[in-house]
Amino acid sequence: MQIRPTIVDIARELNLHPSTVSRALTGQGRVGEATKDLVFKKAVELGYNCNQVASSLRKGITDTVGMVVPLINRLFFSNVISGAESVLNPAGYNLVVCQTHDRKEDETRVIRNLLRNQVAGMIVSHSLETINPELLQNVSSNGVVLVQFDRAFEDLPGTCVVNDNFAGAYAATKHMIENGYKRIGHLGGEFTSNIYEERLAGYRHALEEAGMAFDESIIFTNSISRDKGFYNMAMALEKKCDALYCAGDYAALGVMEYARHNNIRIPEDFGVVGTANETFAELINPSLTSVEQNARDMGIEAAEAFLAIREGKSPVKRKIVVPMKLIIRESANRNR
Amino acid sequence: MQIRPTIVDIARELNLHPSTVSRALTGQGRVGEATKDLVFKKAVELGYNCNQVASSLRKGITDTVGMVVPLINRLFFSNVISGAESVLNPAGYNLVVCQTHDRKEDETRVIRNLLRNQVAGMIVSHSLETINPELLQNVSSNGVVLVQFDRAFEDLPGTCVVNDNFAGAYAATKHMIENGYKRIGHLGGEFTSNIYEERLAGYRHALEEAGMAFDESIIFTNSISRDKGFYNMAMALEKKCDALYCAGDYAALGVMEYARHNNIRIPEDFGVVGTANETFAELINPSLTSVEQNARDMGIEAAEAFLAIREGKSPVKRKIVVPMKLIIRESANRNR
DNA sequence: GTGATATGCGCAAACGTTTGTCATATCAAA
DNA sequence: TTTGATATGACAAACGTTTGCGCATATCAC
Repeated sequence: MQIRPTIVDIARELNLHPSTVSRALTGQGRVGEATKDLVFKKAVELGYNCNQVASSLRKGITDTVGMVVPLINRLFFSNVISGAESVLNPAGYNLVVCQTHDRKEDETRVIRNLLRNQVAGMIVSHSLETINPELLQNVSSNGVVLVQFDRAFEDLPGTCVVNDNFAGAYAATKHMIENGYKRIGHLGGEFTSNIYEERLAGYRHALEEAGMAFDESIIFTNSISRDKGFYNMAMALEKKCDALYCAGDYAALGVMEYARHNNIRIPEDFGVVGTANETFAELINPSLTSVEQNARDMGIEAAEAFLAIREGKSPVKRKIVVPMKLIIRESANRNR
Repeated sequence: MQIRPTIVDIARELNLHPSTVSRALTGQGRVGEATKDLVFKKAVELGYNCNQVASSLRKGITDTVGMVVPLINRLFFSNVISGAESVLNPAGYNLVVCQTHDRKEDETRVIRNLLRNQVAGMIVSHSLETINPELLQNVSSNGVVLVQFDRAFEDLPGTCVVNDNFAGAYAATKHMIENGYKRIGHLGGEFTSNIYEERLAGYRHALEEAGMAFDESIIFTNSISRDKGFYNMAMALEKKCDALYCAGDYAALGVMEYARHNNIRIPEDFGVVGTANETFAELINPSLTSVEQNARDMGIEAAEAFLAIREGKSPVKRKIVVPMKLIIRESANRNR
């Protein structure tokens, strides 16, 4: 187990004081050009690598950002993580990724752990179970930058990055109206989440704008899984629906499966639009029109918000709305 | 910006020495039960949270593991990350995730960064560009545990976790043989990677075992993308193939698209099997038979290997082979 | 040549924890 | 009463870096 060289070693070999070596390497403070060169040469010669832990302790802050998500391997979140990483890593920050498995208990544990590790900031999407994240109430007062995304509590301190769910759902519903569907139902999620509330509102707005009735009886909540989609497609047909806007692609997939099993043609007889633009949306047949979440952009926005706050270039409290984009494919397109 | 309490604060309030408080909180060393209680009470009262940075500096090692992958948001890798996290986080370790974008330059940068941060270990899958990861040659001698997975260099120190690519490809090819396909081609990857070499070998073994000719002219390397699959399907048909084993699902997807465009029935006229079992494999029509990589298991195995090495319970040098599983669906199944 | 300013670098303290050693107290055995 | 063992907790050094302070020396304007 060889020992790694420190600035003290460099200083000793050059008959300098460690502080001078530190100043030379970091570029903070006054050091002669000549000695700076000497230090750099010696650092390379010894294979010196700065000890970030010591540096962080002294500076009282690390170059680490905690990322808290329900599940790393859900496409949406892995896209957000990837986007955030691609901004933060080149900026000199490390991303510590933690998953909550949608459990409040885990969320509390990982957040406490991140605080112990003196992270410079946290980028958080809350677990489904979380109703009141009390731990986060005073992180800002400890100098930890908080950025929430997707599932966000707007009354917490810090910045939020959210999708324009209202506009996305509105565009999807409008697209179906324009394609001549007359009775459009909705498969939504649970209303404990701001996201699904907003999607319902966007859907409703599109209907009302077109002078179409908003009918509670064809709103199916808690219905974003594949099997719920399958089941509720049957229910929707009983209620004479000829289209469904789904708040998730897996629900839309269930809808399409039911249609295939019952020889209902999509999009001719029935229209369906999903949300999230999962990988499979373009691969299935017919391809699924879906509202893209721009997950990667959300990660990039969240990371940039963190950086801006850290550098004092941005107000701490802010709401960033990432647009959603309707990706038009076949599943609700019968205009031609 | 309120200041966080330290063990010194606790010590002062209780007229104890910081070292006693430390011992009480960590449970290392002898402390009276009575004072231990006092310390815990006071710690809660002040809202004390251990400063891991200081602790790490003193102990010379952190509780952080670096994870280096080409792309976080590729399903395979996000599954591995998720598996590793679910083992490491409960064990008290943090996972720092870095992506290399398949560039050697980025790989070098993130690894150096991890070393600066005194990580306890690294779990690495190399970038496509990496031929010789010299940086990793002596990490072990610095006490950093190295675990490689998937794309691994076996001559490096440390443990490797790899798929049984040979067996997976063998099973896939055998499945096609059993379904009566007579001239089975192969869409593979680049041979700079051990993975694709092994898959080709497994494919070849199945053929030869069945007394079928191995024909170089129907081996298409560097062909794991969707469009390469599409293109090489045309080539394979010219060479009178009636089936293809693809080293990636996206290539298989391209194959199926070409078939649909040219009214070739799958699996009746042509068989295809992919590798990776991407999400879409079961969702497309016909569904795609594919070799499952067990990515999550690989992450779990890698994390457990790290833990075992850290605790000295396992030899540093070891090779762990994770089985692959053939998921039989429709795309090469014409026995009934 | 004088005083003012700038430059280069050493000194020492500090960040918050851990840990080896040492002092004191307690208690049992001799 | 002495001796030795055991338990408790104090003390101080250490991890490697950063940074305010101050002291020389160099540079400059007048």
